[in-house]
Amino acid sequence: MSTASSTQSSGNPRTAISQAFSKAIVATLGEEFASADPLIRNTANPELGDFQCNAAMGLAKRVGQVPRDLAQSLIEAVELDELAEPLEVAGPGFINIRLKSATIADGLGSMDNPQLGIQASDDARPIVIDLCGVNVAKQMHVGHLRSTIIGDSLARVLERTGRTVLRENHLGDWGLPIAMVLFQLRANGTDLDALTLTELDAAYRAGQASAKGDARGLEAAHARHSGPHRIAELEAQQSGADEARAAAGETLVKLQQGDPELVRDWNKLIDVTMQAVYEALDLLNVEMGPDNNRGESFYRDKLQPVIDYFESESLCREDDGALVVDFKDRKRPLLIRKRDGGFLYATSDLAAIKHRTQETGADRCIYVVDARQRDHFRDVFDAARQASWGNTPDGAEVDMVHVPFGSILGPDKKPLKTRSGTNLTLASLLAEAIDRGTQEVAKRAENPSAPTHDLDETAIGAIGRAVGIGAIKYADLSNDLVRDYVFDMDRMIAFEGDTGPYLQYAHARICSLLEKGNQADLDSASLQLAAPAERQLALVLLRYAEVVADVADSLEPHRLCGYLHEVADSFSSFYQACPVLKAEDESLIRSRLRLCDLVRRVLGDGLGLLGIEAPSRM
RNA sequence: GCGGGUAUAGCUCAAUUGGAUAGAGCAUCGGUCUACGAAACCGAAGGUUCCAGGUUCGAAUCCUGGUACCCGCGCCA
Repeated sequence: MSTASSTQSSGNPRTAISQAFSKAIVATLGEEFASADPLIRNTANPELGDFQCNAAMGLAKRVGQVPRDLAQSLIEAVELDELAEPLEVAGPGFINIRLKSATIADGLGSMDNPQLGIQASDDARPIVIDLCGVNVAKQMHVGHLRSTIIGDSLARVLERTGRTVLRENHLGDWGLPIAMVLFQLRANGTDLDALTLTELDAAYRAGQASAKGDARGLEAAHARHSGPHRIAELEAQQSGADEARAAAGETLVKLQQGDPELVRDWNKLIDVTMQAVYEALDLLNVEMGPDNNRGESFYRDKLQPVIDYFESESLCREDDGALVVDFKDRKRPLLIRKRDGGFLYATSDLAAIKHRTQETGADRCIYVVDARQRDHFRDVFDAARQASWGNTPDGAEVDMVHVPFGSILGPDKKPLKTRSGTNLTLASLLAEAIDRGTQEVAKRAENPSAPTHDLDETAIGAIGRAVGIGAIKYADLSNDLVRDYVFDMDRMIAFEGDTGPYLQYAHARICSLLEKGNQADLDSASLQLAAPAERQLALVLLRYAEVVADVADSLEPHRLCGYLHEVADSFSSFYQACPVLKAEDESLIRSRLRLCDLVRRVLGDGLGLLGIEAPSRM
């Protein structure tokens, strides 16, 4: 695809400006500057212009000219007369660019299509996103919340840019922990057909507590200055561990051998767990189901081949009975097989990377996992590259990226707990959010003039759910992911400020405005952008495709949040300053309705990329 | 001890990746509705960008050295 066509269909004049300045730079300074970045930026202050070229300062330095003089030369060489007003040099050598209104209107027209100007990628390779990561026999907790909604949003953004995305729920459904629960439940004679997730979760904890003691580990932890958390954890696990572990080990062996009774019971545990997971995913409006499950059990036959390969290629060595992979730039190696011959989660992650890059041919593997696992992923990625899995079979370099996110904290700035001190389940958190959202929507529906007044309880409930869940999601996605944040439902659900509900509200207002306007064939209306507020709004809209592409690249959803807030903000200002249905004449009414329609679609589409619903009334 | 992360307005956070006067939202103060949805808008006030050096036309951003808090550190996942 040519750049010219991309300019046309994204609507953003920035690419055209960029090309014009590249040409001007070559014309002024010579062919050797053909690759120089013209540094075209959006201008922060509208009084200065719409775009600016920042290239003159840096280039002047290189060629020994006065920056302002070079800027002036560029202005004389650049061909932008058709798109922009006469250019001006400012400050140390900035070039300010103000577009003609017709240019902006043309741009809006170009993005007025179902894709809203977003280019479809022609890369047919899939992208794998590892998200959610629930464990069989455990309740979902708030840690899963972040992985799931961040991963889902990134998947939606990448899909929006035309890529095929494989969402992979790397279930913890295999290995010693599961064997422990199985053993525990069978020893207790629990009726697995009547098993609830709460009981299962309790059995899991009991199993862990009784079997995880590790005297050597504790010794090592002290010797290696491990953190207090780790030491306390290990100390609590001392007694009776060996017998419990031996029993679980036997269970695991039988399960691995395919003992029919055990396999049947194992499947029951998975069913009980996943039923709750699917309910949560459904409430969260996350696009995942059984098809996305590819857990540790899937890789159980692929672990030994990984070890064999590392050994045959001399990529690992034995150390104190264990098998480790070394790295050039750091001391600590990665353990891929235990002294007792058992595998670790690094082994399973390596098998998964091999599968994802070599079998499915993904050229991007994204892991949406807690920031505390940074070191682990650095190790695993480096080991995978040493194993030559850093390229797809057809030769493309694989981008392996860990998207680390911070913790959700309680009001005491410590990991979120319930009032009684137990871990907060995701289910209870979602229930609270939906409850609060519904309350807020219902409260406003009591007003006889509210557009929601005539809705029944079911409809109010659906909107309330969208608002409550949207509030949580927006709060989670709107900050830099690596930061911890304090969970504060009052602030998230607030209908004022930089929140999900604020964006949903802006969207809903436009929906009713368009409904009242009741105009057909709006895409034939000619756009008039005389008022400063509507001009400003239009400029913001033109950036949509650029922002989506940026998020697809940076994997930082908060940039999309910030942008959508800017859209809603610009719309509100426009709406205050410019009458739409009461504009002077019919053509202006239609022009403004068309502008509103574009805002509605950008907001709706953008919220959709965040996994947030946009009701037409609220 | 080693490694990583974070530090910006009273509070919660941005800052187009080195660009112009560091921006939003809460909270505070002052204005806008017999309503194109006030869940909104307009305005005011609020800053030694943790500290000290350095790099350059230009630094919240890059480099060096510190401080504070959080996290991680082989046979758990």
